[in-house]
Amino acid sequence: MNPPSTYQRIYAVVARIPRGCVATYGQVAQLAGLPGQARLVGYALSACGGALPWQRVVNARGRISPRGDGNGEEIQRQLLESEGVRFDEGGRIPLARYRWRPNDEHP
DNA sequence: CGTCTGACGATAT
DNA sequence: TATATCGCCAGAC
Repeated sequence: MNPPSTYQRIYAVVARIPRGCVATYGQVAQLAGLPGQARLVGYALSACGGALPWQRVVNARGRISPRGDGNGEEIQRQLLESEGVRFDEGGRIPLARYRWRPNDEHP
């Protein structure tokens, strides 16, 4: 097998974020084995084409990153709310509560 | 092959 | 809390 590309590792991690949870760019990067490369996660998602739950990835402040797309922020927020993720008055997600915990599976 | 751009994060001031 | 700076990779031209 070819060595997985950087982007493919990112996609693999994003794909396993469970519904109703969110992860930060830095967190995804770390889980993908790319610590410190939070930017690549954003770049990768911009190129993912939409075959992934990209809406579950937000920045370290629990805020949706503005992008050149225009209303992408609004779309992402609605997708998350429809999954049960609530935003506070500042339009931020309480990461302490919704942050994805990969090892938190309940056996 | 050089240059520019693009969904971030941490640190310093 | 806000602003500025650096580092990182891939794709388009």
